[in-house]
Amino acid sequence: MDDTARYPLCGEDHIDKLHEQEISTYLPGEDGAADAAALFSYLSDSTRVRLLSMLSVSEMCVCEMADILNMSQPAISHHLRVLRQCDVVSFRKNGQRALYSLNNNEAGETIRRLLAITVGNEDRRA
Amino acid sequence: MDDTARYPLCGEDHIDKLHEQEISTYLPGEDGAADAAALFSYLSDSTRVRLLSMLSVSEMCVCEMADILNMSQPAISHHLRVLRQCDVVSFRKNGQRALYSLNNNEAGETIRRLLAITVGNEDRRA
DNA sequence: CTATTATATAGGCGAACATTTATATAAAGG
DNA sequence: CCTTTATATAAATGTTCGCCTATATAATAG
Repeated sequence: MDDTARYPLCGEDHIDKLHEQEISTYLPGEDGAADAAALFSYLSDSTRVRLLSMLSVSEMCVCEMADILNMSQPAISHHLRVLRQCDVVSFRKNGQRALYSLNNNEAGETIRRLLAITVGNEDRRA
Repeated sequence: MDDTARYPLCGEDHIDKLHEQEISTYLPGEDGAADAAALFSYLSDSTRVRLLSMLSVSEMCVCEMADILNMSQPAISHHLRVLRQCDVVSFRKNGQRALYSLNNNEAGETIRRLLAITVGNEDRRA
């Protein structure tokens, strides 16, 4: 009848409320967790891991990335557009080419550090 | 007629082959990239970021996590099952409770480091 | 101009995913 | 036993996602 408590009320008097409070202190808020999750989602696909690893070394054009990864050009462009919209990568035009690079903003720097931890990509910027 | 080259052959003679070769040296292989992407995917959801942040501080039972995050118990159990199957978390039974904790294996340690970088979770293990 | 090359975008398809509702197991208490 | 509580699992749903094919834009060359 009372639908305010559809699920176990384990917290009511079973759980150490002090413990819960202490945990909550270190618990990231919804916004912080969402920001972090977004950052991780950029790297949650193996193609993007490889793309961003390459872009952390030097700027590259779309066709070269497609060539190296042996993937279709639209597939690469699709990933790059998403990463562009999230302000993770940028590009400059050089003739017909679009030269992409990993941004030097906070997102880009964090991604460099995350890659260094996982795929062991040291910072190799020229 | 020749379908071996459906996409631009930019790499054929336009691109600096030496550059491409140098990049390839630092490019993570498909397996390494997939492993890294899998790790990032564990953290690509804000609920899991919060769950794993809590579990990096101390072990907790399911109902307490559901209570703190204000989410349904099945939703929490679902995430924990996935993380369990990937060998990221484990649990021990204590009465009716299931006390989960972040594993001390390589995946768990890497996740601690990734969380430290993004949500600023220092290592607070007792 | 026309042709070619590099890139971007649109639409669609199939797979993966996060959550919910409902049900099942399991432990404890009365 | 029977009830309650803690947790797990299953089925269903709506959404997101990665890639494809096809087409559009843009730049260069001839």
